[in-house]
Amino acid sequence: MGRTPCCESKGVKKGPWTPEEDKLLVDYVQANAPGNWRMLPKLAGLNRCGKSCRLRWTNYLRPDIKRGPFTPEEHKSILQLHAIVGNKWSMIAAQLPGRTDNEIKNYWNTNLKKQLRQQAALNPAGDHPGLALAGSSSSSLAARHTAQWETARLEAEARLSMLSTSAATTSVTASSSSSTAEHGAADAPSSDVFLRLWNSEVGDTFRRKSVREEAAPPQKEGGAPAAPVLRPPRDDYSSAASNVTTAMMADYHAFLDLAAEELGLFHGGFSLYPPADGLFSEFH
DNA sequence: AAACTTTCCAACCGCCAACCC
DNA sequence: GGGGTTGGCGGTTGGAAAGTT
Repeated sequence: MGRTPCCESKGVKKGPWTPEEDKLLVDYVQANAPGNWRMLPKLAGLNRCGKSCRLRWTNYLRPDIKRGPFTPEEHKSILQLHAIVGNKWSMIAAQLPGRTDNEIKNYWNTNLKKQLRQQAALNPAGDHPGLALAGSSSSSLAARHTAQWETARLEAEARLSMLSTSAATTSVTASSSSSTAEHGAADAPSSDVFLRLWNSEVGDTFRRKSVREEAAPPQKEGGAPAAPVLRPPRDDYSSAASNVTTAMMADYHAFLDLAAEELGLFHGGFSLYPPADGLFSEFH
């Protein structure tokens, strides 16, 4: 199917937003929910592409956006979540209220990715963590544990894919999936930790709640809050962040804690969490 | 102080999937 | 069910700011 441009390119302004443009956009969105972003620029009196307006609002002007440096807790969450879900920035952002996917992506690309590169340069052979532990910096520990999680995640994904294929032929029921995972765990190699975690009760709880959050039908008209609220998008993890329940966060943290425990077992006591002092002194 | 390099991040781009008619 | 439209997402870029020589 043919793809239409997001806006008429002729005469549409690009580049940095001026305070006047910001004010026009904020005023409009606060007075009316944006609704149709394509029509918004015209209605708001902006000479901008609708897409640009949406981006400006979601990444910068939204009132619930939290600015400033990332906290150690946020840093830790990003590392863990990236190891689990990869470059799903919106998904990661959904777990960090007030942070946008763009911000997290930038943070990853500027700080964390750089660390991984440096670590790779210092340690090209990818030796065992325990061997390099002595004398290594806490930041390299962080880089290494991220790399380990990433590797484990990819392997688990591959296994999950294979399992799902075989499951199709053996008609594994949902209720037996956890026992299947447990059985597999008994003789599984260490890299199956993600598979085990994902199929564990904690992982299942987290997974189901995540799906429920995503699948929740957008609140359309009726009962619109007084505060300016964007029409909930179809698949907006970032917006869903504000709706994440305490219970879900507890499950989520339980999931990560379990993951931390599991990983510790497999790497000779290698800590998932490097000492915060040394680690964050390099970032901020 | 000037020139150059690096870092940071706002903004853009193109793809894709959900939605709507 | 199919095609067009819209919004969301991840990758990338460009320029300002900060740092270094």
